[in-house]
Order: sequence, then C-alpha cells, then structure tokens
Amino acid sequence: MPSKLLDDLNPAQRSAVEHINGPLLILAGAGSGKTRVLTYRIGYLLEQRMVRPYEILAVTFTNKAANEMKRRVEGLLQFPIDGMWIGTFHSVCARILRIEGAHLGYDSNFTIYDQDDQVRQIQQVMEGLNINQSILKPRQAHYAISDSKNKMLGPEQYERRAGTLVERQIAKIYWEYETALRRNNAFDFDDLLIKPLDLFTKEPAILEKYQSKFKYILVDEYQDTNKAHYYLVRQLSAKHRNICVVGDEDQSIYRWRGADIENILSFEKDYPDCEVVRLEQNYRSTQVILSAANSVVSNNQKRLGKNLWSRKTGGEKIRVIGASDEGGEGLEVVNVIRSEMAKNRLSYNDIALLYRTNAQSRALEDKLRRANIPYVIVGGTRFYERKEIKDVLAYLRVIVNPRDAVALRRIVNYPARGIGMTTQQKLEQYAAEQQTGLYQALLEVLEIKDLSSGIKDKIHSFVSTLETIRKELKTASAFEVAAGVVKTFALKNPYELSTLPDDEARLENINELLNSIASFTEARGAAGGEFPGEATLEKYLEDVSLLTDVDRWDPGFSAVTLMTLHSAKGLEFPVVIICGMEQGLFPLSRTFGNPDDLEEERRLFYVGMTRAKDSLYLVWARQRRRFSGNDYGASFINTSSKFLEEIPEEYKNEEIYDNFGSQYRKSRQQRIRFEESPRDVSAYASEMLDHPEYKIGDWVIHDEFGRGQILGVERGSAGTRLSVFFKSKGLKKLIAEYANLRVVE
DNA sequence: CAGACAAGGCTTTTT
DNA sequence: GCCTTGTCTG
Repeated sequence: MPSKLLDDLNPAQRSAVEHINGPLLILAGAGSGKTRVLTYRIGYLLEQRMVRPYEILAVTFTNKAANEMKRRVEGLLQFPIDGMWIGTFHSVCARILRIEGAHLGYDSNFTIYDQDDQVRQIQQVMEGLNINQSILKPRQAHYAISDSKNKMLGPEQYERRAGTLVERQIAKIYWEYETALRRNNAFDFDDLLIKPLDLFTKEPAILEKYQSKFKYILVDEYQDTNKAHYYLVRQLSAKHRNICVVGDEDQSIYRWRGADIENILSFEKDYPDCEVVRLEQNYRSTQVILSAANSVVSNNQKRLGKNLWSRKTGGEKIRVIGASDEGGEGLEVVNVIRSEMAKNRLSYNDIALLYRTNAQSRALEDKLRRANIPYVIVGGTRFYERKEIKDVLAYLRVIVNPRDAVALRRIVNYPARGIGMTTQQKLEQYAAEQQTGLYQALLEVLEIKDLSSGIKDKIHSFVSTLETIRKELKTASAFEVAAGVVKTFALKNPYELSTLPDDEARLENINELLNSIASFTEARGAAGGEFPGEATLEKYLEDVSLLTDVDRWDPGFSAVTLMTLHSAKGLEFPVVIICGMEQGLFPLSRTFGNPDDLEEERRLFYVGMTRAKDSLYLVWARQRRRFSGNDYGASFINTSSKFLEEIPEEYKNEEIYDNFGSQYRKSRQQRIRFEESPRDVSAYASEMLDHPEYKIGDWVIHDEFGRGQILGVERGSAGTRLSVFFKSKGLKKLIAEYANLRVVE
C-alpha cells in the first residue's frame, strides 16, 4: 500500500523513510529536514500497520525535541500513539529504573540529583571522611566522579587506576558517595544512563524483555552520544537490529561531556550491513550562509564529509562587525536589531543573539535594556536551580522520598525553626549509630538522649507536619500538595515583606513554580486525559529535574532571544547575531593546544552559523573584560577570531567601529574596512559618563606628574580608576574624576 | 541563632 | 567584577 506520506519528501528523505528493517544511518546536514524524516518514518511504520506504537522507542537529547517529534507524529496520523516510548535518554532511562529499580535495591519513588545536590552530598561525604575541603574541593571531586561515570568507570575501576594521593582520596569519596546515594534512594544524572546497563548485566531477563519490546529504535543527534548512550542503544537493539540513527558529525559539540564523535564515524563498522542515507538539501538558510558555513567546517579533519546546498540561492552577505569593546558590541547589536526590524518587518522573536559563554550576556543585556528592546535569556542560572525554587522542591522531595537526605538537610532548619547546627549534628550522629537515615532519626527524636525537651518538641512537630502531608499524597493532586507545603511552612514569607527587587522576583518565581505544577496537574491529571494517573508529585519532580532551560523557552514570546551556541542547537531564526568573535574567546584559548578541541570549537561555530535563515551577523570587540588566570575583571586587547578568516571574502562584508571619542580610528589591520558608525546617540551619551575617553595605551598629561601612559582602566562603583605610568613618578593609580587628566594624541 | 560584613572562588559549553 | 560562602557580632 503506497503511502501519501511519501509525497511530502525529497528522494533522499523518502529512501530513509522507506527503509524498514536493518540498521540505518542517516547523515542529516543542518536544516535538511531531519525531524521531518524521523517523524515520517515513525508515521510510515505505524500507518502501514507494520508496527504497533508500543514497539517503538525514539530517543532524543532534549525534551523539546521529544515533544516536537511526538506532536508531529500525532499530526500525521489519524489514530493515537499511546504506548510509544518517546523521550530523552535520561527520561527513558528514568522510566526503566522506576519500573525495574527494585532489582537494584531502589524504591520507585527515587529522587534524581542534579549537580548542586551531587556536590552537597559529596561535601557531606568528605566531612565524614575528614578530608580537608580546602585542599581537595568538593567540586573537583565531583568532576572526577562524574567524568568517571561518563566513561563507565565504577568506584572499583577508579580505585584501581588511582595513582596519586588525591586520586586515592577521590576513590574513597566515590565509594562513600555511591553508598550515600543508595541510602538516600537517589540516582544522579550520570547514574540514570549507567544503572540500567548494570541492571541488564545483572538481570539478562530484563534486558531481553526490553529487547523484545522495542522492535524499532530511533536515535536523534547520534553524534552527541557518549559511551553509556552507545551501549544502551546497542544492547536494546541487539535482538531486532532495527536501529536507525540520525546525526551530523559536523554538529558534534559535547565532547567535553564524554560524547564520542567516533560513535557516528564508525557506525558503518559496527553495522557493516547498514544503509547510509545522506540528506544534503538544506531548507533553512540562504546559499551564501551555507557556503560560508561549509567553507569553515571543511577545515576539520574528522568528518565524513558532505556538501549542503539550498534552493534559496544568493542572499545577503554575512556582516562582520568590529566594535571597540563589549559596550560598543552591545550598541552595534542594538543597531543591527533596529535596522533588521525596520527593513524586514520582523518581530523581536525572529532574532537570536548567540555567544560562547554565559558571562557574555551581561554586557549585551545592559545595552538592550537601555534601548528598550525586549529580550529573554535562555540558560545561565537555571530556573530550577534558583535558591527559592530549590527550597520548595526540597520540601516536595522529602515528602515523596523521605530518604532524600540532601533535600532534608536543606529544609530541616529552613525557614529557621530552632534546629541549629549542633542539634543537626546530634541527629546525624544518632542516625549513624542506629544505621539509619536522617529522616528516621527525626521520627525517633524522642529516643535521643542528649537533646533538650524544647528542641525535641520542635523536631517532633516538624516531622509530624511532614508526615501528615505525606499521607495526603495518595488523595491530593500534585498542585494541592505543593500549595499546601508553601502555605504550611510559610515559604513565601521571607520575600513577601521585602521591597528589594530581588526578593520580589523570588516571590514571583515561587508563584511561577506553583503555576507550573498546576498546569502539570491539569494536563496530566484529568480523567481520560493524556496521562491518566500520572499527575503524581513524583512524576512532576522527575520531569522538573530533567528539564533544560531551552525546554522552558517560549519561541512565540515577542523578545530577542539570548543564549549560548550550545543551547541553540536544533533551533532556527531568520536573523542570527553571533557575538564575541574573538581569538581566545571563540575559539576559546584553552583549545589552542588541542586539535580535537579546536575542531569542536569550529563545529560549534558551524552550528551557530547554520541557525540563520536569512541574515547572519558576526560581531567582535577589540577590548573586552575577561577572566583569565588570577587576573579577574581585567581588560584584554583582542584580535578577531581566526574562524572569520575561514569565510571566503565573497560571502562577507567587514566593518569596524573602533571608536569611543569624537574621532574614529582606523584599524591597524588593513583588511578591515573603515566606515562611519550609525551609532545610537542617546545610548552613546550615557556611555560618556563612564569616561570612555580613557583607553589603555593612550598618553595623558597630569598637572603635577607630567606626561604618562595609561596601562589599565578599571570601571568600578567608585568611578573610573586609571593606572598611569609617569616617567617622573612611575606607576600611579588615579581616579579619573579627580585627576584632571588631558588626553594627548 | 540570625543578620551583617568580609573573603574567596569563579567562568566554557549541560542532560 | 560579581556572586557565594564563611565568620563575626548582637
């Protein structure tokens, strides 16, 4: 039976969709309709009634991608697809662990620890082991443990390899940390991927069960899989061998998280009988942007190679803009946004501002705010990692999983209820003596001897309140429980009386959290709803811990989007502005020594460029405040990124606005063309207040000290501080406001 | 035991 | 330079 679905596809896409049995590798260039192929393939399998929904497993890296795929498959078919497993690697694994966790000694109400929780647990372990935390920092230990888990090295393998004293200490911490997680009925992020594999080894029957169930497996973004992902996919597909992976080696950008580009490069070796389909027609960008991106990425050695082409022939040239410093960069960005909006009748959400590091957003925000341009920042300090949110979530976690000692420690004396450090230590000691958990110690508080009866009362009342709410779990909705907790423990109180803007924002965040729990309850809880019986608090907490900031981002909201290049993967915008195109920042200087790292930076640039549909801007700043070594907050003079040179002249126009005073300066680099700046006058006037006329390298005359050269400029709350070297007096630190300096040419 | 102030750390990217 | 954590004082 021929399917109408095939009519919407180009020949390459169609051959990928029509391939039914056996391994399939789809090399999908940026914007080549990858999601389309995946969804149509699922739709085709289901429509032809060859496969049942519950026989399909589709995995992605972000919830956004998973939800999008689900939505689009449903749009293609006339029948529901309940029972299909479609989700992120982490959520699929969490689901398996909820079902099978008992075989590993876990209860199904386990908690998932994020990085903050993990570090806190490690701190706790280090205290117990009496390891000096100023010599070995908990973050360091965490990094080593997480890195080991990503490489699938357990504590015993780590211990065996440990050579140095520090490594042997980390091995001890690793052991204790694992014990603590088990005691807390908690998995960390890395465990979610590894523990199912442990389970499969331990209980082959369970592996067999899932192998039989999933007749067709589809994997998105295969280029970003690490060792654990790789084995998961390989093991689950071993029986039916209907494994379809989609990826683009040029977009592999998670090496630092253990992703191994070799997984996709050697797929053909793993499955010699696999079919390979290349999707090279791009439906997103203009030919100019594509050709430029192709030229850049062709400098990489490690790639399978492909050449993207587009029907959108021609297109505007890429504009490369040089600014004087990060403030000037922000102003140029404002100008670009205004002119694009006026010229092409765009809305704010058609424009994305991308950068290498989150720290760059601050300077850009500042200028956008002054220019009254609405913006949203995706990433940075994540919503669910904010203090006030984690406080509320900690209560919910303890109610769902009382063994979660990390959460319990957080709330036991917050808000303050007179259970101070000394009391907590006594409780911990009791728990250790009785071989039990902290929560159990609270329950048994009346048995503990050296506590005053006043303290005992406080603890008893606290734990009884928790117990009462816990009993409501079975009958009340997630929202009712959460709202009850916030009210009972007065979690809004510390912020309600304050008029500080920060506190008002915190209050709003708590309200937003409650709203999100309410909509979760509505979406899932209603009888006959999409997920009947899944509106539990437990499920909510799992969802929340696996959410990313991109998942929370609303592309329809009318605001310019600011995010890192990593976060932008998989998205597209009519206008893309990439900031901080400087040697040392992008590519980062720490990648200079390592060709593999440098290639990854280049791929990241490729990802950024190919997000743009119509216009691409690349902006850099000659001077930028950066953190380097122990010289924090110092300004550095930069040259433009080497990546810019990899774009052939025919695809770009270069301009420079390297000016702060009344006159423009020509760049010493001749290849950069000098033009008059269309600078925004009001924003420029406010810049002047910060004494922008003083630049490193300028010569000045001081009434008393004579002629000197500026070696440093610091702009602080006390005003602008200048370091000036005078021939007569040597180095002097001066406050610009009082020094009465004259700049000389 | 809580609030105010100082010191120290940090910034590459995140499920 | 800014934010988080630790220490001191009331």
